[in-house]
Formats: sequence, C-alpha cells, structure tokens
Amino acid sequence: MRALVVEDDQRIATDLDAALGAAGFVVETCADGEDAWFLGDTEDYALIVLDLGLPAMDGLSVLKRWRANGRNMPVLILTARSAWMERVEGIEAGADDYLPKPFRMEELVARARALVRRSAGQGAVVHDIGALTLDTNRMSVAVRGVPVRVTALEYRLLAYLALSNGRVVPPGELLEHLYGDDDAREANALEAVVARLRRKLGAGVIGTRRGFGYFLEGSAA
Amino acid sequence: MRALVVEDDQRIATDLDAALGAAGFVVETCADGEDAWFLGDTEDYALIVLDLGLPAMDGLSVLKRWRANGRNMPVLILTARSAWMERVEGIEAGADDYLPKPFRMEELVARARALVRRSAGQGAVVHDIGALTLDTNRMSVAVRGVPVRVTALEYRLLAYLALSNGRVVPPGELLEHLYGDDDAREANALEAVVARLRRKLGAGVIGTRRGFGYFLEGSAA
DNA sequence: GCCGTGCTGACAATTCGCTGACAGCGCCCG
DNA sequence: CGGGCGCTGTCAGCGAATTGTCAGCACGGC
Repeated sequence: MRALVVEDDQRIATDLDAALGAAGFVVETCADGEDAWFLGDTEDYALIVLDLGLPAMDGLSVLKRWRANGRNMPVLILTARSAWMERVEGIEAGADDYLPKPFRMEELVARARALVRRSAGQGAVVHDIGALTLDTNRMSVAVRGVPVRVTALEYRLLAYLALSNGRVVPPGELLEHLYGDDDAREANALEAVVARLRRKLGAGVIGTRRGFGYFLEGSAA
Repeated sequence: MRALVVEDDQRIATDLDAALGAAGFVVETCADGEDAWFLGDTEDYALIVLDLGLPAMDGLSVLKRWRANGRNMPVLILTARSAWMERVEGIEAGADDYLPKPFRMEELVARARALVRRSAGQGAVVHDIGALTLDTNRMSVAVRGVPVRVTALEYRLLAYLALSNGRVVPPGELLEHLYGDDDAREANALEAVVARLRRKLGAGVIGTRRGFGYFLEGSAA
C-alpha cells in the first residue's frame, strides 16, 4: 500500500515516514509543491498526507489541481492553522480529512487507516466468467468486451448463473429464483429466455447439461 | 439524500435538522441509542451524525455494532470530550470523521458534504458526468456547458444519480432518498420528475434500464 | 431407429414506462 | 390579506418493449 507524504519540514517528514511505515504503508516523501503535484497526478497512491505550507506551490492549489484532473485518492491535510474557516476551505477543496498541528502520531495513523478503509470499501462490481463480463453496478453485460443489450429478466438469469460460479443449476431452482414459486409459468418459459439470451450472446456462453440444468461455460468448470 | 441525526439534546437536534436540511438532506432524527441502532441497521442513509452521549446505548457501541454488521455508511461523530485519545477510539471504532462540541454549523455541513462525496468515491466539488455538469457547491446544473434551471427536487434527483457514479438506481431507492419512506408517493411521481428533467436537459442525460431503474448516461459506460 | 428432452421462431398479451393535462399547495409580492 | 406563479403529485391514455405460450423441429442417448 503506497502512501505519499508531502511535507517540507524534514523532521516531521521523517516521523511520518516511520509511523506510517510501521502501520504497513510503503512511504514516499516529497518536500515541494510542484513535485507533489506531479507525483500525485502520475503515480497511484492509496493515501496522500499533504502539508499546506509548501515551497513552489501551495498545498491547497496542489489538491485542487489533482481533483480537477479527476484524481480521487484520499488526501489527509496537515496544517498549522487551526481556524475553522481554514478547515472548511480545505475540505471544500476536496480534502478527505484534516488534522491540525500539532497532532499525535497515533491519531494520524488512526485517521489514515480510516481513510484507506473507506476508499477501498467500494467492492468489485464487475464479474468475469469465461467470455462473459457482468457489471452489477450498471446492470450491463458484455461478451468478449462487446456490450450486449439484455432485458431485466435475462440479466437476472445471467446474474444467478454467474453467482453460482460454474455450477450446473437445475431449471426448478432457476424458475424459483426468477419468478416467485407462487405463480407458476409453463416450464417452457425458461427455455425461451435461454434461447433469446443465446441468440444475443452467441455460442459458448450458456451451456446445457441434459437432464440437469444450465451453467456458464468457461468458468473454470 | 437521507441523513440520520442521533442526538438527545433537543435543541442541537433541531439545529442540525435545519442546517442539513438546507444542505439538501432529508433528515430524520432519533434521540435514543437503541432506536439509532435499529434505524442504522435497517434503513439506508447517505450519512449519519452520531452523538456519543446517549440514553439506552452508548454511541460507540452503536457504531461498533453497525460496523460489525457490515454497514459502511459514512458516520460523523459528535462529542463533548475533546481528548485526542477519545478521537482515536472513535475513529478506530469505525467513525469516518469526528467533530468536537462546540462546533460551527458551517463546518459540520462542509464535513458532511465531504463525507458523502468521499463515500461515493469522488473528491471533486464539480462533477462532470457525460454531458452533465453538476456543481454541488452552488447547486447548479449545466448540460454541455449550458446552464439549466432545475428545481430543488430535480436537483436532488440528479445529485443522487451523480453520486451513484453511473450505477443503475432502482426507483424504490430513489423514492426513498428523495422523500423519506414515511410518506408514500404514487410510483408515478418519480416518472413525472424524470420526464420534466428530460425535457429540460434534453436527451442523452438520464437513461432508463427497463425493469431496473435510472442512471446517468455517458459516465464511462 | 426411437423416444424424450431441449431448442427455435412466431405471436399475442401484458407489463412497464412516458407524456400531457390538471389540481392542490406554498410562497412571494403587491 | 389577496392574487399570481412556480412547483409537484395524481390521473388516464398511449406506445413500445418484454415475455409467456404454442407448435413444430433437432438432437442426443440407448
């Protein structure tokens, strides 16, 4: 887990390095606003600790430039100024947290952990099963990278197969999942949906095990 | 955007309600730890403001229970205690931010906004999603650079979609966040708002995935 | 080769979402 | 205090996408 420390005071920088290092971060430091801007813009950090008083470019400006470029890594601001107005400025500029100097190293580490935990809290929503890609956020489907328009029912069928990860799913179970078991469809309804899906997705995605059920092909079966 | 305020001091609760309401949240309040635990565990909030001194169950315990149950909504802790050790405790318990009393209402709102932004994985104040530009500071909207006048309700709808980051948002969730689920609207109300918005914004901004919900088009889809 | 299971294309019904009109409500301004 | 205006929920009708059903066909297993 990489972290960038932007701090011009050599002594504080060393302390931060040590504390974050002990907390499991791989720390890089940088003492200059312009270097910071470049690094933050081109490298990939799990966390940035940013001091506001910097040579060459002010910390807030650096932060605003990152955000303007769509960089959204968590940034923890350090500053000697403690007026609440300054805090508001920092947070409105896109900071994720704010710590006034002087601070306890323990608190900084605690906040850093909280930030990283939160930014990582957005779990993977894209599943790849064989040739199939299923994006549960956008409710969209693609085969070999080519997007395919599927209906709600078709999507739910695919999603259920995908989440069963390669298992052969018996028709009864699928029917029960797609419709409540309260209202009964003809058994053929399921086959019709599968047929439509196969026409859209092409061959080699949905497989049939005669007498048992359906499964997704290529999922390390 | 729903927010829950957990605070036993009636006066402070009222102030928080007013300030967050003005910032665009639909606010619910609750004065008791056990109620708070239940609400936070079963309902879906974009933000929770949590006071530590509570009857029936301590705020930290409530928070820990939420986290233990996998609830990861942003939580902003309020407390009278200002020792740094307490802060560390709160943050380690899973708080996302910490504000000592007394505090400025402006700062609370700024932090609340920052938390919500961050929980959506975005750091910027100005969001560009496809043809849409949404300025969360000025509550203004533009399409392809042309400003568009939208009403408060319309804005909240757009903002929620924008913060959902291109995800397809089901109508039920939108209804729940636009209005509290306490007073029920006909399902058609949502469609009416969307229709009005589309007339203002033009085509290609709000998309529909039949059977699932609405989403913002062009967000790297 | 025979039988049963599963597949396919067409068709029709139904559900879902969109739209325009309208009415109630609150708010601002005179 | 009254009138007007903008906002928003409700209603009913419309159009289209979706999906269940049916009848016939293909194919695999024994």
